[in-house]
Amino acid sequence: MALPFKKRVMIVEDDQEIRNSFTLIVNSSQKFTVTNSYRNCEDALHNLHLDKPEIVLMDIELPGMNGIQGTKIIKEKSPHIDIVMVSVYEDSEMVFEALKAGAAGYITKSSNYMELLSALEEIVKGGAPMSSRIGRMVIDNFHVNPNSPLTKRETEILQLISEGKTYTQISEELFISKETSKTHIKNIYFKLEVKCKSEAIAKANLEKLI
Amino acid sequence: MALPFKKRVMIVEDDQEIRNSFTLIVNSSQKFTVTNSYRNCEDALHNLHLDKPEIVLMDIELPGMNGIQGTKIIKEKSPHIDIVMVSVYEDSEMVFEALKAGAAGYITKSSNYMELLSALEEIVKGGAPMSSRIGRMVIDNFHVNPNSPLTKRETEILQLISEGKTYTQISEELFISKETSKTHIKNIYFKLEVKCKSEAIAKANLEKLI
DNA sequence: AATGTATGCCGCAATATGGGGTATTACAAT
DNA sequence: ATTGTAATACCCCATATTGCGGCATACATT
Repeated sequence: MALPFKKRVMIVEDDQEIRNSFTLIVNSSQKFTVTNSYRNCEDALHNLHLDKPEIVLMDIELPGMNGIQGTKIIKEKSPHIDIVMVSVYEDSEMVFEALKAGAAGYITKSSNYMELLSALEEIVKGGAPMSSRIGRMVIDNFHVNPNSPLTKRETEILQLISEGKTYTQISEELFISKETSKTHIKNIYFKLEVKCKSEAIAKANLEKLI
Repeated sequence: MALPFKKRVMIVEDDQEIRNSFTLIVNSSQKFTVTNSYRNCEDALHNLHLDKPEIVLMDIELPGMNGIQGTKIIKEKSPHIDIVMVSVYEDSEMVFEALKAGAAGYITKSSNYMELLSALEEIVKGGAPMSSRIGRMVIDNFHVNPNSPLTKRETEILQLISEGKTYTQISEELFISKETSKTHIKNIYFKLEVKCKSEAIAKANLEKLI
């Protein structure tokens, strides 16, 4: 197929070997070209408007500003740029922080030739390249505990509590009396062994009850 | 490589043609075998303990109980079974409901031979097979608005409000006076044009401020 | 000099909260 | 027939929270 323009890729990575290797791999493709590579976020951000990348390959561990902070700033300035995080770590805290910051994908540094290029192609298709482990980590984050001790109605009410609703608002929303809301909430507190809203929400999130 | 046992796959799908076609594809692989296929959840659930599948391919639109309800019940009984949803629809409401119910992957009925088998292989690897669109949908769900009108401190406090914390609890957690919490919250309400906690949380979720 | 941010305080009236009870209805399971 | 669970509703009570108004200081950035 005819490709009028190659997609422009910027690389931010402090390890020179990896930087060169990634540059070679990306440039080897007919569909992508590396505009520039930088050893830190500060330099990359400074040249963002000159390089005009469509895609950024961003390391997380960097001297100075880290890749997560950098991602936030890039997405603030140029929301259309797709950022793929590159890290040695696959721990959930880091992954979720990166995704919240605006990353569209997350691959590991062990990625080979094929994996790197297919991640870029996946981005162009509008997808979200991730390793198997990270994909499952992200999906698991959605799963709700199928063995909740709460009844359907209690779960419904706990949901509304987590939305910051008061007894009155809950009763209006569910067409029940204020006293009934209170009864349900008392039962929720008893079952969850908590004694206030914030503890109930914390437990609900921890055990994925909602 | 030697494969002592093929992975057992159960299919739940009301369209006979698709059911047969999926069965043929799965059985064509050396790594998988279809234990049984059913036209509805009720029958599938009834035979779950006999078929003992490791993987279930579950249609969403089904006569009687739908695939999302069915997924909940299977995960309740057998949390170790991996369920891949199969649907013609890619709308976000449906996808997120399926994931909450416990699905480990989500593919579309238009999936061909290769896509179906690679989804199963992805599952076995511990991954989460998804179409490009759905992968991005899921990732987008994590993204936080980089152009929030709130300051860092205000965002921090809004986060605590969403956790159900009171003024007092917030002030204790942030080592500030109760009055300062109140001032911050007043400013948050002004910026978000709301007048109570629940409205603030709703707006925060809507505009992904936290 | 002006702006934005984070901090703090006062007062006030209305509402919410969490604790303790008790009770009725309905429906499913045994 | 009985037991249990779920959902509904009411009472009392003391305390805490909420949202509103206004005001003020300190600090850093622009």
